Amino acid sequence: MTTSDNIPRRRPATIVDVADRAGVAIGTVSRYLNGHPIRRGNRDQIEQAIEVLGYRRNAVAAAMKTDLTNVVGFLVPPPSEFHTAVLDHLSRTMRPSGRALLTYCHTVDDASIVEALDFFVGHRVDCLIMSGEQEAAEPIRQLVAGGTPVILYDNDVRGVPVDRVFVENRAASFRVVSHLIDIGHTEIACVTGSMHDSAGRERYEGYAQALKSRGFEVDPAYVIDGDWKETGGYSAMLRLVSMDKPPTAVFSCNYNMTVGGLQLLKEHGLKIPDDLSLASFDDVPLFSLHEAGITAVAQPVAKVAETIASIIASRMSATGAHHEPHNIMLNCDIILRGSTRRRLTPNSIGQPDR
Amino acid sequence: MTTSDNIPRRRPATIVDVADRAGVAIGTVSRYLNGHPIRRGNRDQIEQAIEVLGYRRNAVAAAMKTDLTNVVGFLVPPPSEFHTAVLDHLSRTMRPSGRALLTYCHTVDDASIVEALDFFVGHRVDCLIMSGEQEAAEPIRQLVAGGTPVILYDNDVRGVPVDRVFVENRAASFRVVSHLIDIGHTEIACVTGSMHDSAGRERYEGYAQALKSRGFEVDPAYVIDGDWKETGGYSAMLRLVSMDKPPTAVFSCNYNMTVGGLQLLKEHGLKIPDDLSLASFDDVPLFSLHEAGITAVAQPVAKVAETIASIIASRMSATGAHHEPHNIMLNCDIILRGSTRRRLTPNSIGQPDR
DNA sequence: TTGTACGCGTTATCAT
DNA sequence: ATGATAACGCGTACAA
Repeated sequence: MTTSDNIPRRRPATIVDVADRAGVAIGTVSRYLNGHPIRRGNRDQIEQAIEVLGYRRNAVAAAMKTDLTNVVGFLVPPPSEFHTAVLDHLSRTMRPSGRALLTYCHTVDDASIVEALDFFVGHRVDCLIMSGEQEAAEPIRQLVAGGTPVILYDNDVRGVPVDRVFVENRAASFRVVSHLIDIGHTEIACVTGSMHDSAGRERYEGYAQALKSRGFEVDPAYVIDGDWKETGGYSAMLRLVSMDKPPTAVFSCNYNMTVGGLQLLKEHGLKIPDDLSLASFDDVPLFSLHEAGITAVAQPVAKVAETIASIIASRMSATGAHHEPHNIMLNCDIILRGSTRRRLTPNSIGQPDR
Repeated sequence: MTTSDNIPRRRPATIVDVADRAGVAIGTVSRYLNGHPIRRGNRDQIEQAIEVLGYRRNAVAAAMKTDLTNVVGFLVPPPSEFHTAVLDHLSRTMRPSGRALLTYCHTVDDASIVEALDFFVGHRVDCLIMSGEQEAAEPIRQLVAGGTPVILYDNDVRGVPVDRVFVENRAASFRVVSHLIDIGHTEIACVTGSMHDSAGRERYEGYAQALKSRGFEVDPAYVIDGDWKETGGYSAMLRLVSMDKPPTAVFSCNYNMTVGGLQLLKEHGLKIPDDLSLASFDDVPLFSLHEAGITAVAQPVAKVAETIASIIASRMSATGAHHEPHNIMLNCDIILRGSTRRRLTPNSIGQPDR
């Protein structure tokens, strides 16, 4: 029975081993590792020792001293095209900075969010990126008070002193619904996200404002909550097409609900844009390949990620740490495709288009 | 100038603070935190102290003692539907275990992979999940030798003693191409992923075997490397439709390339399945909503994630640590949709379908 | 059951 | 520029 018995991982070389082998003090090695000037001869010895020993700096131990982990927390809500895309861009964008994302998924319940926040606090992440949830306001406040910068994107939380990176939900929705009006639609429905979320409210408000600004009323029957989900979009669309007077156009407030809506339309043999015009928040490559092409609001995902990354860089620097909160609003593109078409005159419905 | 001047983060309460306030020794608090039996009165004191002080166990310091970070490394290749989906499922699946994913993105060059591996070693991840790259064989070997379990998915690396979770690339490709043959196609092209990757080779081999098993030769002109990328799929499809004798069916080896191919077909006004049958590796919701529906091989993403998670759980347990490598191969579903249709007889090409 | 004291690997503060 | 040494917060033998 040797000494290495049931030692799960071979003990990696430490800075002490390197110092011993190089014949210098550990302080010297530490300084070398952190880029301080080192006498030529010592430097060579150290580099050689590191090479031979296969030494790698222990980031955990370093973090304990410096209170810097180089780990950024990323709290992910239930799956969605947008959040996944942001995660993807973020981890790429942050790579050069030597930081990485610690990804944690929460479910909808707020107990799960508190648990996630505790996890991040415990792991001493340098800062935290999350899509807001109003219920999390108090835990977030505590996090910030404890010195952890928080960056909110996608969805806002009122009354917390944090950085914010959002897109112009209201204005973009206004523009795309205005487009529907421009091409003759007046019976325009809205499949909304949760009104509980700022993004859900704002996209609805853009829709409502577009109608009102053109002198139309919002018909409550045309506003259906799809709860951001594919199933919600599906049943919302079912209700819409089953109405005595179905809308001639639909604005769907996110990708998932649009997919659900398209699903129902397909099952019912309804054609876009012949039977219905459709516009969606969120754009994906396949929307351009859809038979007609789906008109969509493209969120600037890459720009969101870059902005977040640069805020992090700023907060991690000595000068930017106490800067007042950033409050950034990014523009969206409206991509017009074939799914939105000039409304047929009422008495031409059901007849060929030309 | 107060003492709190330029102290970036308020010092969080430590186990010592808790012990002091509760009037017990730190050992007692530590034992309480780790679920050992504690005398009733002390327990109450401790819980109260924790509550008042807002104490959170410092996972960094704990990791230093236990050599357990509860952080799992996840090395992500350039963007792809599949990898993103795995990441998504993984982080969800792992949540109950109290572990989270540290996500790091590499670019294609292998220097970037070494750098990533160093990063994970430095951060002392409990284990590492990655899609293999043959170039990374030696660094991976060192990682494993150092005691860090590695789990490969999607793409294999020969000659490394690690756990493997793959899908039946060859068999699934064989089945879907056999389907194309069954419905009368003989001029079947393959837009392949990189032959440098095991997944790329295996999918191609499934294609080739299907042809051979039915007595057909593989026509090299019909095999085009799309390098996994959308642009690759686009130009591959361009070459195919430009041929004197274009194929009547195409098997596209991943999602990105299928999107590129569809893009080109749309631009050229070519219709599926009238002008071409198409089958794709990787399935996404929108494939079912495509005009015709895209026949696809659905990888069991959730199953992959669950399997990986359970292997991790096993490796982290005392008994499973020295278990011999897992080698798991998961089944795919072939989803038949409208994009694959019985081949028209040669002399009916270009004429109306009925 | 509880208290004490040491060590994990690194950085930072001293002198030198 | 370098060497010695004290922390950082926690877990855990060991003694009580």
